[in-house]
Formats: sequence, structure tokens, C-alpha cells
Amino acid sequence: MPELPEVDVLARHLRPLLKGKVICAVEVRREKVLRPTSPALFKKTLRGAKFLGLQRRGKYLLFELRLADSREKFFLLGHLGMTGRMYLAPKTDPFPKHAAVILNLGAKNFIYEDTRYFGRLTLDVSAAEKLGPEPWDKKFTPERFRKKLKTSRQPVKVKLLDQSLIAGVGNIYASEALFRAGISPRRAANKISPRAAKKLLSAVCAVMQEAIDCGSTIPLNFSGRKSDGLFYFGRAVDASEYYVERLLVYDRAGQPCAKCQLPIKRIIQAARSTFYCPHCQKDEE
DNA sequence: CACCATGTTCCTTG
DNA sequence: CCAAGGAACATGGT
Repeated sequence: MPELPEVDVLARHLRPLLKGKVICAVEVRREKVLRPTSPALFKKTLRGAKFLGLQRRGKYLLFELRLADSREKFFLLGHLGMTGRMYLAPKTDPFPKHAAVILNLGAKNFIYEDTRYFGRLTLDVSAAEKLGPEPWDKKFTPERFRKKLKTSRQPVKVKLLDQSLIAGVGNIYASEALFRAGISPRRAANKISPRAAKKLLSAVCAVMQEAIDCGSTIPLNFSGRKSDGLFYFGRAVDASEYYVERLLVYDRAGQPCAKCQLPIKRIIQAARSTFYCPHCQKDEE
């Protein structure tokens, strides 16, 4: 369930549940998700550690812990990949089929499951340090955004997915932001004008913030058997039916554009689907 | 069987 | 060295 807004909502959900809890036992079912940390070091470090806090950075979760018998702090880095989920469940519950790591916190287990195992839970925090700015970072001005776009001839949609350029934008919200900004996903990044850069950055922030606000108001079911935790897919999760209407272009190929009624088009860019309105979103200014 | 999927990383090519 | 394109990772849904 992975773009910035979903990770943000998850962080706020987990933070109060984890704070102060001590890890009694560690079970690793898929060593791959720890990479590059070894299972031995992972277990040794986490056993007896206490959760102090939880932050989000881009699509990453940063769990702040205190080492057992020490005042030394350290971080655990989490990423949900495409299909990862993290939640607390009673220790008596059977582990889910694709459980990757289970941390016993006493009466509850912290479960990290991931069907495709693309995600990570690791002591190596370096990935978070390579990220570009958060979209609404005050120091990340439209001018700086444009300066970064200037260095590439790739389509602007592809650059929005570059986590070192701007952190947290994924395939869904990239299409949504471009639609809101009236910019074609095919426009070359180095042809984005100052005006367009400002509009696009604003659109990214707005789309992200609205998704966070929306996700925060939906009764989330991170551990339910039926729900896969994808609260932004209304069709899959009943309670969020109205949310899917927030997505104006994503997965709407052939459907009428909300602004002009002409059909939404699907194209492939960098091996990913992009959805846009060829009439409302201009290739050039 | 075919194709699709919210992400990142590695390898190759130019 | 760099930018860009594509495959790989692994599983499940339609």
C-alpha cells in the first residue's frame, strides 16, 4: 500500500501503538527483506529493544528504538514495496501466509507481511538518506524543482517517480498530479517552464495532502482477512467507496475525463502505465 | 495462456 | 562517467 500518503497514514496509525513497547522475540521468515542486514545481527539488535518513535520519510518508515540495556538509539528502516503491510495482531493469531518478519511485543505481535517480498525491514538506513526533498519542504521551491527537471530530457511523468528528485510520489499520484496541473505526462522534463513547475509542485502537494486527509478519516483495517489494506482502492475496500472518485485519471482508460468528457488514455512510460487526458493535458505550453 | 499490478535496483546499451 | 531503457525480483488477480 505504498505511496507517501498511505505510508504517512500508516505511520500515524502505528506510532501510538508501538511507543514504549519492547520487542520480546524476533522471527524472520523471509531473510531477503532484511537485506543487507544479516538475520543474526537483526535479531541480536532488536531483541530487548524499545520503540521510541516512528517517522515517515518519502515512502520509508523510520522506527526509532533504544537498544536493550543501553541509552543508545538506533533506527529500523521499513519499506512496503508494492504489497507490504504492517500491523499489530493478537499473539494468538496465526501468522499470515506471506509473513516476512514478526516482532513479539508481549500480548501483540507486530506483523510485517508482503506478498511479493519487494519491501524491506532493515537496520541499513542509507536508502532514506539518498531521497530528494519532501514535496512540501519549504526549501524545495518551484525554482529548485525546475532546476532538477532541467537536467533531463525524459518525460516529466518518469521524473516524478525519481525518488532522488522528489520523495514519495508513486505511479498513481504522478498521473493524478499531472492531470491537476494540466501538463501532459509526455512533456520533456527540460521543457517545463517556471510557471508549469510551480503548478506541478502545487498539484503534487495538493494530491498528497488530500489523500492523507482522506486516508485519515477512513476506518482503516490493516489486519482484516478480506481487506488488503489498500484503502485508496474503493472497489476493493467498501468503506472507502467515495475515495476512488478522488482518482480522476488513474485506472480510468476509456472513461470520460472529469473536465472535458473526452476519453482518458493509457500509455506506457518507463514500463509503467500512465493515464491522462490528451485534451486537457498539453504537450507544450 | 496472456497481461496486469501502489516499487526499487541492477545490468546493458549508447 | 552519464542518461536511458529494460529486465529482474515474486505472487496473485483477471
